[in-house]
Amino acid sequence: MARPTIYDVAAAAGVSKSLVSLVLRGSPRVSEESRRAVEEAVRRLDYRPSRAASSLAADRTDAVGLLIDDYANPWFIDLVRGLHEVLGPAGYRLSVVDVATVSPAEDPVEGLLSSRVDGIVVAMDVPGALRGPGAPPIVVAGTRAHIPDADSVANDDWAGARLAVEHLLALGHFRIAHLPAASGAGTARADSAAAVLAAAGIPRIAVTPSPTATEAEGYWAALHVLGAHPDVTAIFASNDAMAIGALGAAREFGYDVPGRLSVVGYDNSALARTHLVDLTTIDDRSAAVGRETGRLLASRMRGSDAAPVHRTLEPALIVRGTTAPPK
Amino acid sequence: MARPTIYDVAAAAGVSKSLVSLVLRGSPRVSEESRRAVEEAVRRLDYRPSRAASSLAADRTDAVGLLIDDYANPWFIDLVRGLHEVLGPAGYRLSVVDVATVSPAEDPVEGLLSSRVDGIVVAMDVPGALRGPGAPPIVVAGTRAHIPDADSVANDDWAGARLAVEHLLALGHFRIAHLPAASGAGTARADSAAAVLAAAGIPRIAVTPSPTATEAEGYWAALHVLGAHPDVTAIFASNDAMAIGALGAAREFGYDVPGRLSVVGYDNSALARTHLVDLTTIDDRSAAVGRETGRLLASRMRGSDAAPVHRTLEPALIVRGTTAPPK
DNA sequence: CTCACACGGTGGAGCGCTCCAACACCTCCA
DNA sequence: TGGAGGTGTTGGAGCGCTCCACCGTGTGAG
Repeated sequence: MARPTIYDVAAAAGVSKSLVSLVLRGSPRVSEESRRAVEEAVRRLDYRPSRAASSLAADRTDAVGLLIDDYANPWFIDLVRGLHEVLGPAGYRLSVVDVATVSPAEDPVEGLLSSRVDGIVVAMDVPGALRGPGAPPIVVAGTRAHIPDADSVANDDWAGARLAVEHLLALGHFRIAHLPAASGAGTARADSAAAVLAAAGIPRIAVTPSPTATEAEGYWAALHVLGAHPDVTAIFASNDAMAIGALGAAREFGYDVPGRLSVVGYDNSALARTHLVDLTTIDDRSAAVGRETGRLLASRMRGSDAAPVHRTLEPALIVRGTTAPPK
Repeated sequence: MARPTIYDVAAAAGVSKSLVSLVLRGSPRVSEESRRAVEEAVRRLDYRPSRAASSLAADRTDAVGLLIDDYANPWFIDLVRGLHEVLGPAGYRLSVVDVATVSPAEDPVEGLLSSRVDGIVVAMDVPGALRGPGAPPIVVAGTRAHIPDADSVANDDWAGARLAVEHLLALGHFRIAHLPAASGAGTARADSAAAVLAAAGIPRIAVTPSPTATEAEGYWAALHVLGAHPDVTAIFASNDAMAIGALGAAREFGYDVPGRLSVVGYDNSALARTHLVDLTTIDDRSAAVGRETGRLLASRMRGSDAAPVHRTLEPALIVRGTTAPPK
């Protein structure tokens, strides 16, 4: 049997297709009787409205696209939760696009634009131009992927890195290495860490920024640092994944953590929270960033054309088991 | 300026809208000259075809929906890669739906059906009925769901659990506990482990199955087991997350791993592969499951109506640093 | 008693595409 | 020299909805 349309439902309920449409969209100006008849028909026919038809007709998709770089990078999970918390009740669906999972030929941004989402959240260094006629409002979440005229919400990486380094300094460390990442956020964290270290009169240890900021890269970077600088007693990694790599390297060296080596991460990811890892880290407020991003985007989608807003949330130090005073 | 339509492109290129459509869909029966003119106009106008309009007209979305339970559960990542590897070149987009991120009121399955995806991959315990007129072909990936008449692809959990337990037995362990999970796959693994243990004449240690199979639950279960049975020398956890919880518990007890306690996981997740965790585990062939699922689904979408296929892939033991002979 | 106005409901136009039948035009061979 | 067949292109119908203008009642005020 063919898939039922709104006309089939109308016929089955003995009303017009327009009335069915009103019921489906929850209009208040429908009699209780008609509503029941339509709902009953919908159920009986197993009818599901066609999203394509409705968004074509309404010129609206009720969907928000979220652009992330890789599902494997779990920092986006709390972001998603925060976004959903705000956007869900506002009537929007969330459509996550993982750039790593899009055909390399196909531009992910192009895809979002083609699907006519009502708004876009960018949570990565964006490649193509998000411009063009009829492009929806955009809010940048997290990294400083700078899009002209777009709102942005992020934790203050500069302050976060300062918290991390000051924690280490307060514990009494004076040989401290930073494991930098080559992203926008990574650069801010590295610059801030360098500034705080320099202000404390602590000699700089140069480490090549890791392009992908993964566990493997953190491992190699830490191996290198620990090999070249046996006097290092503390490492501040650009994110939790790299910190876990550093923990692996410490293990390789037979270094006790936190006895011989202290390690601080950044993100307060689910991994950092496990009993095994129990990582001292900086909470980048992902969920709060998501909520604020959702609020800003919702207001833009409602038509606000105020000047671009750039909001910054205060990160927090989370002390766990990987930091202690040096011997 | 208004968003350009196919008519604007046609006018700008001096051809008909039909020709533009042919060019957009890469038809071979278009002259080089026309193609160039259309592509030039597309570029100049910054035109992007409307997905809604095209799928409405074509009665086809070129999209496949993937239903997972939670982004935070990273076992699906390799699955996605495998699926994408096969489905991408076949011309399908992948649309991941995380049930945890859908408004509780809204049925995620309903959403997929409304969006008229051409195929569905189910990688979770499915709630609603995926039936109804015009429902697309469905393939179940993993052992979590059983949908009548749907194809399925999964690793052989029974064989995998056997591999894990036999590895422990071969090392000489005879006090072995299993940390079960309450999912479909979890039950299979638990039953198999119990059977192998029983055949080896090893007394059973009863542990309550964990409902969500997370790190936290693995931690608590292991804490309980280790407390109640001080003679246990090996733990086989239902998945890597729980194994990492168990590792955390071992640390709490001051047990050296693998000296005092051996731990085996299941999934060979990215976490297990880190230098810090370095977990002995069972590779559940997620990427291969994804590829095979993609192949089956593609053939169904091409119209195959052969009898339901149930494919099983052989898991593999990956020995790393968390297992050793008992003292 | 009449008029205005809610209230609940309706048909038609149109959203931006795809697909199909049809159509010029050209080439080639009988 | 005429028709068959191929190549490139075209307009029209229609996909399943939403939105808008409009319409018929019933009700209360003047």
